[in-house]
Amino acid sequence: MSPVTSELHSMSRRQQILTSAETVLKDKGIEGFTMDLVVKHAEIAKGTAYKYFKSKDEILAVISARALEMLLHDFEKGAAKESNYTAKIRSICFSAYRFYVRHKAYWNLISYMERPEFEIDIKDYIRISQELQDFCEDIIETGKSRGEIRTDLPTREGQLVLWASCVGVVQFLESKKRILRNVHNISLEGMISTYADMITKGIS
Amino acid sequence: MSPVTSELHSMSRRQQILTSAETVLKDKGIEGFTMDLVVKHAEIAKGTAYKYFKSKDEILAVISARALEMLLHDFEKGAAKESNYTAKIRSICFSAYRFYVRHKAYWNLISYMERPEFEIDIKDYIRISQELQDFCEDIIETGKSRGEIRTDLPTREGQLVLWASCVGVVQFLESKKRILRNVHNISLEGMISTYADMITKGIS
Amino acid sequence: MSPVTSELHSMSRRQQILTSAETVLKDKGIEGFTMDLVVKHAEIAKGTAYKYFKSKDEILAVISARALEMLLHDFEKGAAKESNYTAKIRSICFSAYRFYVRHKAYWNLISYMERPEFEIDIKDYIRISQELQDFCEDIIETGKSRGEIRTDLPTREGQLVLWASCVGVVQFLESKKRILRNVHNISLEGMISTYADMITKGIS
Amino acid sequence: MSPVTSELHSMSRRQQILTSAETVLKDKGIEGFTMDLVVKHAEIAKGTAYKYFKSKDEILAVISARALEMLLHDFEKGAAKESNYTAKIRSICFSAYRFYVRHKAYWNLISYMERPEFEIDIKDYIRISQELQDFCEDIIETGKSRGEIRTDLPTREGQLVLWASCVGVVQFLESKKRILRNVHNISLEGMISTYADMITKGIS
DNA sequence: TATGAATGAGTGTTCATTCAT
DNA sequence: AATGAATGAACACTCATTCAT
Repeated sequence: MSPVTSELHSMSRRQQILTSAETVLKDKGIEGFTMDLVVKHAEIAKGTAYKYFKSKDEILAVISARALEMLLHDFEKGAAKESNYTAKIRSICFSAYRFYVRHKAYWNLISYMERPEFEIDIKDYIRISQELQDFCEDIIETGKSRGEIRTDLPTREGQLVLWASCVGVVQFLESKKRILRNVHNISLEGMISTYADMITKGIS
Repeated sequence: MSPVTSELHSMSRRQQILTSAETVLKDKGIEGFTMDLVVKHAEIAKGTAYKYFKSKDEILAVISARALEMLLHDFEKGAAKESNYTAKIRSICFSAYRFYVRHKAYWNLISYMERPEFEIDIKDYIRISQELQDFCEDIIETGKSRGEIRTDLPTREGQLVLWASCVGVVQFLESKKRILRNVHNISLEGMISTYADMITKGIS
Repeated sequence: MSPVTSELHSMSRRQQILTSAETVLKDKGIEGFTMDLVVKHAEIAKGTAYKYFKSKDEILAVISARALEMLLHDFEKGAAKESNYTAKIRSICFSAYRFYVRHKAYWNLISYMERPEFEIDIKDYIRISQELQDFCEDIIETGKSRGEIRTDLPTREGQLVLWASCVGVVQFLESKKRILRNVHNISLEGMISTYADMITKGIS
Repeated sequence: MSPVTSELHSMSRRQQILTSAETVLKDKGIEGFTMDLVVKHAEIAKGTAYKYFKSKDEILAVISARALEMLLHDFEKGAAKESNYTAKIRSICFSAYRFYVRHKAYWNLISYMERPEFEIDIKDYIRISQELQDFCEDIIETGKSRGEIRTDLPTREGQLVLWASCVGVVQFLESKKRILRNVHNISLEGMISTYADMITKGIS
């Protein structure tokens, strides 16, 4: 086998394991995420998984970085469609909502990674997190300079609040979905829309 | 022993177990919450705990309802201090923040309850959740009638967004604390303040 | 069940586990000593063993202290039979030999416990070890005062060398038994006798 | 490739593996000795190692024979420096001590080989062990004929006791190091000196 | 009603060995 | 001859739950 083929195989094994891991994470949540389930789903031996990842936590760290990358990509794609800067921010709220409805499990993954015992290098995660923040900061700054966003909003804090509230609200709504349905016929989409209005009005 | 006395005993046993469970949850977090620790703290036998609660998860479900009750109480106390309605809402944001900083374990409790395997009926939780919503709805409605809150804000959705974003933002900030510290010297209090400004401006 | 009965039961469970552990240690050696084998031999569940001992290492620590206690007992019994002090020392050499022929596995147990990772409190072990040394020191001191042992022998070092060489020689012989048999018809008893002669002549 | 060349290659591959194995053993100890580390250090594939040695245990058996060879070499070099025969024996005691202080991993190797499951033929080990014994026997015999060693000492047993006690005492002292330090300020060098005195006086 | 000893399926992780290429 | 990806049985340890007393 040539080195190239071998590397390809190696990459596809990693992919295969990651894909299985993501499936398990989605199906069982972070609490139910076990290596046993991952290797069972990937139809490989336990040892094989540990050849490609040195621990369960490493797998989760990789997944979380990938998740953040996908989120950033969604933000960019959504914002690019709008020319108006408050509309861009509104679009970010919706992107966050849609992303996390599709990938709920990533939330708890983040809390899991925040445990003090979590030892894995999360450099990638931090880097992408930074890119995400830069992206939002940029929108706010430009929005301010164009007079679309009020200038007394501190850019950095505003950007973080934007980001935090987007994903925070979504997470909370997701986790309350069951209750919301029992209480009233609340549409999550409608709620996000109200939320986006409040935020955009709050910064205009 | 009369049925009444017996029922009283029964209730106090339940209380005793719940109090111990809350202590354990606060001390050890959701990860370290075990029935062994609960019965050890309550100074009762393992079997006794299972006479009053059919599973560990039932105990946690009850605790989560009690947590919500405490949160509502904090909301009420904080809002009562303000006469202005947007100020009341601002106060709710801060109450949520302070509550969850003091009782972090409840956050993870919520994620824990979100596991797909979690089977327990959470009727109490739903009921108190409803009270909380009524409380917020009331503030918005009255705020609107007094002209302090813009009338095109849909009450129900607005109220839920308020609630969701308060706790959602806090949770998100909490889970990002490490990264925030690495990136900039961001004070969580300052962020909550910016957030409260955005929300109150967004609804005025 | 009365507390007394319960405590008796509790003790016998501990005993049962320790007895099984000693059997496994003798059969499989320290390298092959696993909790799986212990509980299988004791015909109990894994969790039961961990109710009585907090770790595998704790079991081994207890066993090693018991072993040392038995050794001291053998030393005392053997030495008591002799009135002459060099004969007492000769008897110690033989006691050590016989003890370790019967309980080979304890040797490696000691090395195992000496690993830097070994975290269990070995207070009992150290205490009995001290008693053993006091016992030997006493014999040498009295032997010196009676003119049976040469006075230029430093008591403390002499005592330790005596102890160390007794058990050390036996351990080495044991581990070389296979080779010794293949090379010549060497009787281990004869070797110990020669050894005891050398030691007693060396200190007289 | 001629069979001779091939055999040479074969030999050097074996050597290469053994050298790597010895390095790993010294660096990581018997507990950390893994085939993964050996082949990584040797920069060969896993399968290759298994072409030249049928198991990990075979490698360790060969290493133990080589260790014995080094020990014999040390004995010879040390004894050659002395003309007096009791001094030669004293020198052997010290050589043994120094060897095992420098190469502690070999001790545990010996216990490892003593596991009941250890199945490998140790012919080489036995052969070198024999050479070592012949060397010591020779010293005692010549010492006796020169009147430096008492003639009632049985040569073969005496020689084995000498050898066994040297390494046995060292091993015992090593394993008790921690306790010795806790009890008194005992220097290992001082103890070996006392021991050597006892032995040489015991045979003179 | 209360007990608490016992259970055993499950956790993440390791590593000697194999075998198709 | 040489490779190295894959294996899977072990390992120490946990903890929610049960049930005979």
